[in-house]
Amino acid sequence: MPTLMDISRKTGLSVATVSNTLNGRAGYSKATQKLVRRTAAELGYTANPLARGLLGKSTKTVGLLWSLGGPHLAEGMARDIALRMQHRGYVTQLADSLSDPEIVRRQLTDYRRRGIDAVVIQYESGVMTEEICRQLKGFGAAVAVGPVEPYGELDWIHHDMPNGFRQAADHLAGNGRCRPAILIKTAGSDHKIKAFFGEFRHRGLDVPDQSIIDFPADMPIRQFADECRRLLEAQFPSRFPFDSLICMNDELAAAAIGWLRGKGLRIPEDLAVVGSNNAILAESIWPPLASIERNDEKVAAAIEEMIFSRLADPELPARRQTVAAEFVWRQSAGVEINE
Amino acid sequence: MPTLMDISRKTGLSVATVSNTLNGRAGYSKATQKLVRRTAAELGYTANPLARGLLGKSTKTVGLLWSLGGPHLAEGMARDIALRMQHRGYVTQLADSLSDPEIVRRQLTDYRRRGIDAVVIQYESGVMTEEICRQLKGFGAAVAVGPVEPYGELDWIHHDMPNGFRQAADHLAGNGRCRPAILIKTAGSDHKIKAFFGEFRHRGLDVPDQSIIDFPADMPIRQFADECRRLLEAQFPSRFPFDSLICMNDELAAAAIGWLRGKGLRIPEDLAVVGSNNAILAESIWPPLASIERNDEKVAAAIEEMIFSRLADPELPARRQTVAAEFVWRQSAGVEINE
DNA sequence: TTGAAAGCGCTAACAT
DNA sequence: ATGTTAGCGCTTTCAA
Repeated sequence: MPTLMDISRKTGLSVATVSNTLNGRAGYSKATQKLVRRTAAELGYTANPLARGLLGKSTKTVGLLWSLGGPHLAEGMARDIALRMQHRGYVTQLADSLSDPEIVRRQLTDYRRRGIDAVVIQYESGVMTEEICRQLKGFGAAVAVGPVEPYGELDWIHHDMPNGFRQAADHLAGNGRCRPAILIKTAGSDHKIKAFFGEFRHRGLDVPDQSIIDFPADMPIRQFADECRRLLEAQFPSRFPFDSLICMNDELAAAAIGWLRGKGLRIPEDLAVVGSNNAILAESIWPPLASIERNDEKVAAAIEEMIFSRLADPELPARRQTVAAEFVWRQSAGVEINE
Repeated sequence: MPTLMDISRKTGLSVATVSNTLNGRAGYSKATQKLVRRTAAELGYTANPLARGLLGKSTKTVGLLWSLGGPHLAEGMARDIALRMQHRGYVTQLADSLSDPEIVRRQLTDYRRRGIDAVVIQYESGVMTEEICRQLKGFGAAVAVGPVEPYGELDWIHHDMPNGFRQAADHLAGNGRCRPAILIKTAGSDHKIKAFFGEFRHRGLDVPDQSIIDFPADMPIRQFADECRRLLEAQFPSRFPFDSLICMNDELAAAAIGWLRGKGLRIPEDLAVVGSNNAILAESIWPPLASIERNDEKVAAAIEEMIFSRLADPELPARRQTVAAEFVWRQSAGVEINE
């Protein structure tokens, strides 16, 4: 790997001169500038991020702290962001927060030591403690992606998943459904649950709290189907007492549909079902599965924009941007309603 | 962030002593060792990876060079590896190779400068040039994950996707199918294609090269369905001249099934269809979609094992490990065959 | 058993 | 317009 020293030797100039001109500092002759640039190019020189980091300068690195272990694999997200960063000459570090504040704290500390320029953290409700938010301010840029406003003045992408649940409820209620249920990992999902049931309650419908079917956390997604069947079988051996069901992801919804049809229920006549995350295959299952579109590409675009505008100007005030999830109608949700 | 200097000041010992004891170098008194360790713990000291990297020591970082942009979103893979690394105190850097040797070369150069300890590179056939393999040897550990043996002595995980295609062909032929087609992005897929058609040809069946339906590269996965319909409509306006079809992923297979059924074909009676990657929802579409299971968890486990054994002992000979993909029968592939 | 000093590649304050 | 020097946090001779 060529270093400044190599360029210095080859040009006869001092390392300082080389560094300075390469960083565009004023006060050097046109001739020197040319010479240095040319030599650098010839040698294929690029600054060593480790050395720069040690001096507290940019390492061209962003950290992605994601709840990858959650119900949704969020792979498209990581890929999308990594690609955008790559285009800008940045490298992306991936870590899974496992939705645990203590792990997040440690990861952030590690990121600090690694001289990371920016961090994007995705969270469900309950993980963003005040301390974590304080830590986040220590970075050149930090964007929080989640359902609830973080403490302090932080750039925030309000990923409004509850909006999708609200729209779904609106559709179902408009469809005449009055006994809704939700199949979800409850921890961290309160906003979604409230949004979903709230819409029914607004209309004067009584939604008992037993309408939440709690799905275990930390379950590998491959086992969702089995666990789903087990759960339903245990709780509703004879009769499924709801007329509509929303699930925390499409895989779970598909498994539920399979079990419920086996029990003789007709989808959507007897029971309307809605998934979440709008998997590509959702439209291919039978009946085609209504879902919640996360709009992850919009989130990724917003993340990129926020990070680089902040890095360019640290004085910017804290910003917020909303990306709302949307209900996507398909047959499993009952007849379509056009207003 | 606490530094060695801080410990040095607090204990009255020199930085060298602190560094040495912390690294377990012999020749220091039990008392000093205790003192240093305790103080380090109190202060919450951890070595600065940037400083260590500058000296050519471990930065506790591994780079993941993945063809994430490919047809398959690499669901789970990146996450699985990142998690394993995290458990070992390593950080994972993610980059997308876009299947382009030049991009790979540049990424690897950047990785070198960043003092990355290990790199895992996933490739299709055609990307692993000799130069890239040479570059890979410059790392503390490097594992290549792909269908063809890399040049030189490299740790290699032979991800045998063709095996799945072979098994699928075996099933289809045993099912009496004699006009197979493959719907795939041809670039880099030659091994899969050869494996699939080879199995039919072995049995004396004539498979013309027009049996390859070439799917465009660089298509966002969300547009697969539309593009698939467009492609089929253009090439087979009146009659689909095959009795079996395998697709490069399940999403494409589902889209194809949709279009073909619309044309009046019965699946699997008139046409057997097999997908690839075994998406969770594959079993929920109609008819349930046969697929190829990649066995990505096995790949991830093998990667972890190879990396850390090599880091522990650089003298190890080059190793190879095979993870074979497997055909997963479901109704879309025609009647099940039990041997 | 411990410490002083040099150096990894780079930047910045301060000469010249 | 250019160079000298100190120093970021750490490891590693080499001396004491």
